Formats: sequence, structure tokens, C-alpha cells
Amino acid sequence: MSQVFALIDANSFYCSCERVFDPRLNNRPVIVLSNNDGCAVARTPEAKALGIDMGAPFFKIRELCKKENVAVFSSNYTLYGDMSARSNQVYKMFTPDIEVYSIDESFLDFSGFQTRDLAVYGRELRQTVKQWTGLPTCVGIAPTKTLAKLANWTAKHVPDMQGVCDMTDRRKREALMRVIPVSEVWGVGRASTAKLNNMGVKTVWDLAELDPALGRQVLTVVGERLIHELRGTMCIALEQEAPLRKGCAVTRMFGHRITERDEIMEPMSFFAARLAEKLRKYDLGTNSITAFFHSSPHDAGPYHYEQGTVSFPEVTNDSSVLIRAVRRVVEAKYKRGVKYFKGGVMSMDLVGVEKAQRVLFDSLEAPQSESLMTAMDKINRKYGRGALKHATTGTQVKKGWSTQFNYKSPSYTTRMEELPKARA
DNA sequence: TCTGGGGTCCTAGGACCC
DNA sequence: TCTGGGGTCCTAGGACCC
Repeated sequence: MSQVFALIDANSFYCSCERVFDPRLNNRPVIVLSNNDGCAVARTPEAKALGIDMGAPFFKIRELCKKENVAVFSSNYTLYGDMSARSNQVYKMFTPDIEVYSIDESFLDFSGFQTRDLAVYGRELRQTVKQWTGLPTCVGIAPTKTLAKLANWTAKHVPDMQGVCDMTDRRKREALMRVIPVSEVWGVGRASTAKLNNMGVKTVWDLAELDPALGRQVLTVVGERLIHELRGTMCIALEQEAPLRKGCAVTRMFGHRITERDEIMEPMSFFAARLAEKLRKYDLGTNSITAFFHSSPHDAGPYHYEQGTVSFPEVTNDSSVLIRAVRRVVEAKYKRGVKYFKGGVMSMDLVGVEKAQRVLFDSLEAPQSESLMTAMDKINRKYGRGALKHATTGTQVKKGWSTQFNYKSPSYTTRMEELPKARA
């Protein structure tokens, strides 16, 4: 039995979540901003029509938004995460085998369902999701994940498909692949598009017809795999179990140029504390932490990039330990006179905490560390992030480098105080 | 010291994705 | 062109070992 995958994703997911709880937004252009209200990461078709590009910096489009009555929202991850979980519950009624690929995309295994009309099944799926969550979606169906992605793209861009594109039929598939630009293939970005176009590979079909060995030369094994996937041979399997994440980072612009060492300490310590929180949330620990801070490449004068790594004798996710390490890096690498504008911390060698090797003696962490961290996370979950924190991470409420969420909608589905109100 | 032919680990950088 | 803040995978090159 051959494989069949469906890729379902929500249209302008973040914007659609906002619309579900405020129908007045339905015919208005809506955008949702990235972390820190930096740039537009989700736009409804009405917003796209105004010329607002993916990733457009908010400060550049602020006036346009005001003039055109664009509804602007900060990212409300609590809401989107909950809506995502609800959607996946619905998907599981249509097949038990699903891979949650991102917050708004899931692959569904439809293998063995070929006895039915898959396009009809896809439309049923769409309708059920719409009815139960309020979210509009598109569905692409094909023998490989890469082709399912492509089918999904087609479903979005060809109006008379009614949101569902079934590409399991080879002939139908070929006709579409001959007219879709190669840049729309999953995994083909700007650089690869340029290389391929130079070789005369313009459409998806051209790429599928390319000699895999040549594909490997130009785009490494990733390119070779892509060619096989486009030909209908599965190379990328469904991954139902999310693998443990390998790295974790907290990075941010400082909000203004910083020249004093003590002033850098505060955001950097804060980043370390956030990283530790993230690790604890996922039951992960780390053997090392890397801290970096740098000037702006656009400022006059030479560019400075300072970086340092501290290794630990045992796996840890203790805020105090990580903060101390980061402060040591700043002490050692800071240069007087440089205008630093961005910094961050990261750990790239994460391990699950149960599996962690413990050192018997000379433990880095104070004996009560674990219960202290647990208590701290609990309090912060209840009273909001930053309710309880290390003194070194700053005592003022708002800083340039603290994340901005100035346009956030209520957590409609996860906080009793913020439930939507209905009048009957 | 150089010759041969492996192997591993680590880091940096490129490319892509959401 | 960069603007944000995360992630993943792949390759090349250096250090080191046998």
C-alpha cells in the first residue's frame, strides 16, 4: 500500500485566532506582530493587499496601519497554542497518525484511505475544523510530505479548489507542477532558487526531472532528497514523537546602545534566567552556556562581536548557575567604548534531565536548588512572569530589552478572568 | 620530518523554515 | 535590504589520534 500524506494548516493562523473571538475583525485587515512587537508575521489577505509584507518592521508600517484601519495585535501565544491543540484534537478524529509540524501545520497519515475520495474527505476535515474551532484551513494531499506541502500551496492559491487539493493522481500532479515556480518547493529558498534558475530549472517539474546526482552537487543531500520526494518516493517520514530539542536560545536587541559593563549585565542576566526557565519547562538541562553581545553592523566604526562559553561539570538548569556563568563571560569579554546593541545566551547541547549525569561531589547547585527553582516557576506561572526573580536580572518593570506586547488580545480560552462575554 | 589513509570531534558558516 | 526571535540540517576545515 502506498503512502498518502495530508498537510493541513490554518490560513493566516494568528490572525484567524483573533478573528474567532472578535467577529468584528472579519472584513478588516488584521496583522499580528512578532515577539517584542518587532514586525508583522501574520497578515490577512486584506492586509496583504495593502502591501504589508511578511516580516515588515512595525515602525515602518505604523502610519499605514492607522490610515487604513488595520487591526494590530501582539503575539498571544497562550491563545494560539490552545487553538492549535484544539485543532489537533479534531485532526485525530480523521486519522490517529499525525505529526504536529508547527503551531499551525500538521501532517496527517492518510495511507490506506484510498478507497474513499480523498478530496471529499479533506473537505469534511476542513468543515469540521471550521465548525468546531472557527478556524479556516487548507488541505493538501499527496504521496510524500514535500508534495503534500505543494498541494497545500495549490489549495491556497487556486480558488476553485475550495481549500483542498488532492495531488495523488500522477497526471494531475504533473500538470500543476509544470506551472508552479520552483521557489515554492518546501526547502528551496532564495539562494537555491537563484542557483536552480541559472541552470534553467524554473518550475517544480523541472526540478523533479533533474538528475538526482546533479541535484546533490548543487543543493547537497537535501536537494537530492527533494527530487526523489517530488517524484513521489518518500524520503521524509512522519514523525509522531517530537524529538527532544537540541538547542535553546534567548536573544534580543537591547532597545538602545549600551556602553557600560554594568548596564550590559542586567539584560544578559535576564536572558540567562529566561533560558533556565525554558530548560526547566521542558525538563532539559545543559552542560554549557554561550553568551554573546555585539555592536550594530550598521553603526559607524568597527563591528564588535564578543562571545564566550562556560562549561559545567554537571548538567544544570539552575538560574543562579547560568546567570553566574553569563556574568563571567561579560566580565571577560566586555570592551570599553563599544556601543553594544544586541545580545543573547544559548545552550546547544541539551539533555533530558532524568538522563543527566550527576556529579557526586562538589555539586554546583546549592542543595535546595531544585525545590527553590520549582517554587520560583510555580509563583511565576501564577502571578505572571517576573513576579519573582533574581536580583541581578533587574528591578525595574520595563526596559528596552524586556519583551513588548503592547497590543495583546485577552487569553480568551485559558484564563477565567478573560473569558469572552456573550449576550443572548 | 614526511610519507598514506583512515577516523573522530569541534567550530563556523550557509541555507532554510516558522 | 533590513527589520525579530527562535529553531534545524549540512558542509568544510582544523586539531588530533592511530
